[in-house]
Amino acid sequence: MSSTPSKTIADNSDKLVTTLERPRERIVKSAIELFRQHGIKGVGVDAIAEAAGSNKMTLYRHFGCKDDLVCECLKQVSSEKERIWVDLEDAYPGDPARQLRGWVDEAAQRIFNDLRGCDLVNAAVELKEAGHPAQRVIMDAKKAHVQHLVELCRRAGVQQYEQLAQALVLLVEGARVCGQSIGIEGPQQRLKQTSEALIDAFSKP
Amino acid sequence: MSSTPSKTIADNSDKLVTTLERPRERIVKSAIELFRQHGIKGVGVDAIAEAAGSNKMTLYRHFGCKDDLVCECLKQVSSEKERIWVDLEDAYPGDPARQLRGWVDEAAQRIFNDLRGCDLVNAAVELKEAGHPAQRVIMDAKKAHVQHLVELCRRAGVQQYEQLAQALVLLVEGARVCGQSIGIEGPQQRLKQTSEALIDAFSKP
DNA sequence: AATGTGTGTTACCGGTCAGTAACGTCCCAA
DNA sequence: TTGGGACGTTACTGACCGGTAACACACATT
Repeated sequence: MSSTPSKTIADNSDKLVTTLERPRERIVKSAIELFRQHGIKGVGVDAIAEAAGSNKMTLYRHFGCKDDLVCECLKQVSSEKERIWVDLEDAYPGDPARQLRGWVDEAAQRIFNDLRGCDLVNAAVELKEAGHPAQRVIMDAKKAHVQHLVELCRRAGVQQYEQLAQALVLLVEGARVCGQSIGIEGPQQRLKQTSEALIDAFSKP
Repeated sequence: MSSTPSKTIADNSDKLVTTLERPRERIVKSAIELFRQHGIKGVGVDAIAEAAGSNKMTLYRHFGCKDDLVCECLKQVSSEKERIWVDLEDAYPGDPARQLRGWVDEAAQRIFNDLRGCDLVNAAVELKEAGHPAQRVIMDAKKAHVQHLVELCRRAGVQQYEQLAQALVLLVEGARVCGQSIGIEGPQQRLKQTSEALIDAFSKP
């Protein structure tokens, strides 16, 4: 396309991703980003391949069909989300009560920095055709995340740990979705305040 | 298509809607139902017109483009949702505290009877292209609904009525979206319990 | 030098979709 | 009876999309 000063490293100045990674990783990364911007049904495989500095054939050599690519993206998003548990342990080692507060902080932070909501929930909304392979990926990931939070609440010494964890999940998911539909000035402004009051109420007795 | 026993009333045994209404109303009703089932981008105008027992030309005579039809559907969905306020006043006249509990009950009821989530939120997730006309419809409707709940909390004698209303919105929206992504056995099971505890906590002092 | 793997390029297929044109039909009102 | 407005039918366009075929190229290993 343009001049190629280096021989083996292709020109990628106009692409979203670095060519240092292999096409497969670049395709997944580009797909995640484009799905975030335009929704899954709003992006074609051609656009994904081009954004990745690759092409449709290579995409289809790695992923049998678009749905497989979607599943792979969701799995990657999910595993990135799961990193928060080790990050919290690193930030507040051996202090699960503080980690719980940290989880809320992190969620609130993300919600205010990005009003596009949760990738998994957005995919679930879009892919509601019965039996879509992504649905299992989404459900498994969400259940695992909830279970991790339940466990954290238990380790934090909360007696009704399951109730608290599920209530916090409702607040956070609700805040994300309010940011998406109402915009920046919505009820999600109260997320931190309400969550911390809830944690206090469950931690006291 | 089949035999026509009546002359002026067309055969509609295989259609979703009665022919007693005019095509415009039938199209909107069918579109709302199909959008609920398959998402907005997952339904073509041909399918909508056919489900309404009409045709694409008539659809385009009433709605200039698909986006206009989408906006009309969302407005109708929104105005149907707003009916809850008069229903609550009818059910518990002059008792805003009881109406507030009724609002939670109604929300929980709907969430467990239908896991497809809120039409407005689902549309916001799908239509994230900048400047889509539906976005304003969604935002206005959601803001109005929140404002009504804030007012109800105030009339119920809650001192921090805005905080309570916004917290309840987070819980309800979160429950809806959890039902959609996780399925029937999710944190939304705790919606009523958590909401009522929250109402109690805000009502006591 | 030969080979095989991964990748890029071009072209194509069948299907679907939003939107339009032209014409025909029915019914109601004047 | 005669319009006229609302509605139905068919056919079409241009664009896009998911997916495939065939061929060419680069590079690393042997």
